[in-house]
Amino acid sequence: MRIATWNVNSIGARLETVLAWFRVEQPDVACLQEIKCVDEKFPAAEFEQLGYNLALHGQKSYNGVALLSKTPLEDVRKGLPGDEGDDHARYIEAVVSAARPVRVASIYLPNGNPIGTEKFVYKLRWMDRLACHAGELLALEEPLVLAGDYNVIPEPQDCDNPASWMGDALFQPETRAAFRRLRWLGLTDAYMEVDGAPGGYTFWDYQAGAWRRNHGIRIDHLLLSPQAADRLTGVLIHRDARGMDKPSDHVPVVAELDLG
DNA sequence: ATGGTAGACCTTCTA
Repeated sequence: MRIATWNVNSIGARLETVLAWFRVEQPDVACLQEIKCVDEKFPAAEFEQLGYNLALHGQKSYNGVALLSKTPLEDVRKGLPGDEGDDHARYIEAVVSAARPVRVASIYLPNGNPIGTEKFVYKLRWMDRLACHAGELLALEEPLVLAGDYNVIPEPQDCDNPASWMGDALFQPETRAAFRRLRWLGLTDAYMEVDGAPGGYTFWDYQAGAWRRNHGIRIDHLLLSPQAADRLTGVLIHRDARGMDKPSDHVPVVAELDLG
């Protein structure tokens, strides 16, 4: 089973780009972030025609996450528990039907910039809530994949120039510590497990020729429960997607699980 | 060079 995560930066603006990639890659499951539309505006028919079932948690203008699967999606949860007042659409979770079912979440973790503001506080609180919920899911001792745009640069080798990210919410010590705490719960960063050697990026800013200069960062991650990590056979960052026509600033990351 | 781009959208916010 191939599971993809991709921050598409507006499904409305990105439809042809995303469809072109889907027609070639045909992932079994896809976690999309920043669809930037309400559920009714999501181009469902186009993906259903490619054989996908959909679960959507959309929002007008900002955020919005989606799950696409070639097999039915069950036990859908929209929104991250722990704060009834949080109205950002940043989390959707469902169980993907299969001989060995897999619980998959599409995550759009808050950016948190600028630091020193309520936005950074919200990011750290959101990471605490995610750790709390992940702990509950891990207790089920099932295959689990928490995939998405974490807006976290885990280590210095996950960016081109660490010094330039020192003041950024994505690379703050508190941010990196919160991401480490997630892993200490028992979650495995799929990319680090398979590729070993760091250096792959998943995001290049539209500005300042970041793509041309390869000024990238690795912030899109798939975190796996032990029951999923045991079955991990490969991970690929689809770097070429950044060079497509009308690209997102993020590229897809695809993990393959052998669930036979 | 205090820059530069992209998306949603009502003029500025988010990233």
